[in-house]
Amino acid sequence: MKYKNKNLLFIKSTLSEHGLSRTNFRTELLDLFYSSDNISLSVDDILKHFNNSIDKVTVYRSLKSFENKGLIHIVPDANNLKRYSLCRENTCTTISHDHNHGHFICYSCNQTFCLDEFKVPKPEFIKGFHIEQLKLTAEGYCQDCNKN
Amino acid sequence: MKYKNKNLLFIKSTLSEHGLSRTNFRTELLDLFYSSDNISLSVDDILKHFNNSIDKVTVYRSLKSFENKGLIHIVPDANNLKRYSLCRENTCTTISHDHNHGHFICYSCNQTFCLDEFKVPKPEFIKGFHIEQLKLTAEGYCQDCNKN
DNA sequence: TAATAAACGCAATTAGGTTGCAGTTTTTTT
DNA sequence: AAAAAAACTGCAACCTAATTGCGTTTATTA
Repeated sequence: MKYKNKNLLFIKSTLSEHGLSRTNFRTELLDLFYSSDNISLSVDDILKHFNNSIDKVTVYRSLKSFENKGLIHIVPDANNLKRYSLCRENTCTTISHDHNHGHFICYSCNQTFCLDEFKVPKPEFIKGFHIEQLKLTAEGYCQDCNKN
Repeated sequence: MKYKNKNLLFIKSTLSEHGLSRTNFRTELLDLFYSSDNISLSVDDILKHFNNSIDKVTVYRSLKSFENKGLIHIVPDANNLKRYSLCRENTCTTISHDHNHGHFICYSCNQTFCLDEFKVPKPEFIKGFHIEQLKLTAEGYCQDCNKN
């Protein structure tokens, strides 16, 4: 996973703007999200990145806070487990994460990518079902894993 | 959950055709799937239907076998938990369950429904990702839960 | 119907995730 | 800048979904 430090002042003010405390861990965690090339992270990825120096409960709670404040959103992996991805569009708010863009899951590396440009118009109703949200998940092999 | 017995001879020969033993439980389980009005079932639903007279391990293993043999497929619920749905199309085989039709998940009752008629053309590639399967999940309120 | 294979049930275990609570750090108030 | 309030952290314990091992039972095959 590519990782390069971002401007920490920007990270810290982003935390404040979203009503989150600027603790060491949360600063580094948000930095990790901003620096991970639009790639999603699992709790396990995060624990490993911090060499298990941080408690998993703290990770879970931080992710929940980030999500509540509209900083990140959940994306599923191929086994329906949770991964977390930075909200880059203006569609994510404190109230809802409306991602009618698609996500791509790689069968091989199990990484999830956002497909911002792949959208499907959301119908209001299908067969009597009132549709609030439409999720699109494509599965296959990513560029890197394709070359084997 | 609506349930009405199907022709048990049909059920039993379906089991045999798919290389599965015609045990009492598996016969009744497959019957339940065929008789449940195209609605998905959770392990819990199944255990309750059998009044907990059957071991959950047996349920899990039966579902895994049914899935491997192309009889049922997994559909996610709103909490990313697994539900199981009968394969009605000819797209499900031992090798793959190609469901490019959508699924609908009700926020209220958490039931999952197949939306056979709602399909999106699957592109071969998006942004360098080789797409093998496209999954569509719509979320909202079903007919029954809408009336409240 | 004997031999083989598939399925079953129980107990124990794994994995992802959550809760409660005491202690620490950050932010706000004065 | 000190005190008070709020937010965050870490540990232990817990919960639920799901899996594994293994001995026994049931079904299929020869």
